[in-house]
Amino acid sequence: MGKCEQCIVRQFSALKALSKEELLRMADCKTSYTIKKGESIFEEGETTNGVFCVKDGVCKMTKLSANGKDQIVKLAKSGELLGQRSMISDEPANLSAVALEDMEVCFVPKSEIMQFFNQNNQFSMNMMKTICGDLKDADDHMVSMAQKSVKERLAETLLYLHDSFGTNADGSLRIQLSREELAGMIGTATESCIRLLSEFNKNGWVDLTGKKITIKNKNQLKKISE
Amino acid sequence: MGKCEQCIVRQFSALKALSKEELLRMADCKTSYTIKKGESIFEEGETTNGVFCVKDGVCKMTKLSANGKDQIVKLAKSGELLGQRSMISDEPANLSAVALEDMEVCFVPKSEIMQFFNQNNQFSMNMMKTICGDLKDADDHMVSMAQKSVKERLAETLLYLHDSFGTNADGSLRIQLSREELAGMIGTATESCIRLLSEFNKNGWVDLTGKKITIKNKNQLKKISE
DNA sequence: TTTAAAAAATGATTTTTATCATACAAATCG
DNA sequence: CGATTTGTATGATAAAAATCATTTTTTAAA
Repeated sequence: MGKCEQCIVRQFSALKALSKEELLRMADCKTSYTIKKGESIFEEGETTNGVFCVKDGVCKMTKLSANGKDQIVKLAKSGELLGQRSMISDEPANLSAVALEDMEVCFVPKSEIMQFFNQNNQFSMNMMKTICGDLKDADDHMVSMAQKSVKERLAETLLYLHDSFGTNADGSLRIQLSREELAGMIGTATESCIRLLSEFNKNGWVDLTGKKITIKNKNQLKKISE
Repeated sequence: MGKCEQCIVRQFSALKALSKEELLRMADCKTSYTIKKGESIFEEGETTNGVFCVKDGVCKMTKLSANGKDQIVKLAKSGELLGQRSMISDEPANLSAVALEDMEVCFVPKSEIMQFFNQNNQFSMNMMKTICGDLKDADDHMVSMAQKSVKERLAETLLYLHDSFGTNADGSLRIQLSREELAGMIGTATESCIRLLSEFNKNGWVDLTGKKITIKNKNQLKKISE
């Protein structure tokens, strides 16, 4: 069983404030899971009673809208914690977490986290800052949805995927999303997403090879996204 | 100078966890302001270095989008705290706060709030819960923007205004927003907003008398908003 | 009170986006 | 391996929404 001490999640999340003893205690009560691509870590409406540490892999956080489409609210990668919000609010999960690639996650029960809260001020502060960051992102994202065109949002999203998740050796976006998922991030119909990708391709701004998307003209995409 | 102890903000915000002594200390270092309708409490990009307690009145929290339109991200009413997020993140304000009616607000400096954080665990927890609530609202709002039509969003927004801010004696919505502001909440062009309001009016779902909007058929609006 | 300015309303038109239909490609399965 | 399913692509069309123009109403100011 891992010791948490060297875990990537410790370096990038609120957990960095934990002491050695606290880490050992956490290592003791955590549960490790392997999640296969396409499987869910938790579903909207579920009571999780703890947080999940993403050790490896990327997942989408989605919400089912009234019209039956899955909106991707955010992507979470290794180093992040999932389910903090609902744990703190004492509510069922507002979003589902579904693996976009094979993942390694650990579950830490709420009781444990709550102890850290009470003992370790820096830990609380760190978690608060993370959630505040999420709130800012959500507000900004909301304004994009409300004010930008689908084309602008596609350009913006491609740049985000590039900058946040990087590229493969051949320069293509590392994160592999289906067209439907990409449309779900942008908030549009799958066909519209495909059509605009084709247009970007024809303009030479991106290259489409199979499922792979390669950004060819970052500046142009920046200009488009405003 | 007010004592904070009886203040409405204390009943509805994280401040309810403060002890008598803490409240006295806060009363001592706070500054009270009267804000006229249309004036701003703070602007996007400004460093506020504290939080504002809304004693009376309602304000809009807006973000200027790239196309020059003000998107209203949320409305804040008496009892709420403003500027918590940027204070905790140690960042400039992400949103502007502009009074929709005459307001009474108090400013409490960051140093004071931070002391409460370190001393009073319940206070931290309360504030965290508030921010978590905001995050959930923002995520839900984002999904609405991405997946719902303008008509659905208008119906939803009218119901929200009704349920959250109530009505005047004559049944009209208490909150007075210009058509431009309403459009800014929904995320649409002012003309589209006006056109749909007219349509709702013709259908008998709302009544328009001057600036006043009265909801006539709540169920129908609920059905429209899905 | 009259006038000027701002806000609201409506029409005409264009642009954007969704939807439906179908074709094609690629992955999956027996 | 071929057959079937799933994902991607594209065309045609309809619906939704933005934009521009103009009129009417309301508000504020002189």
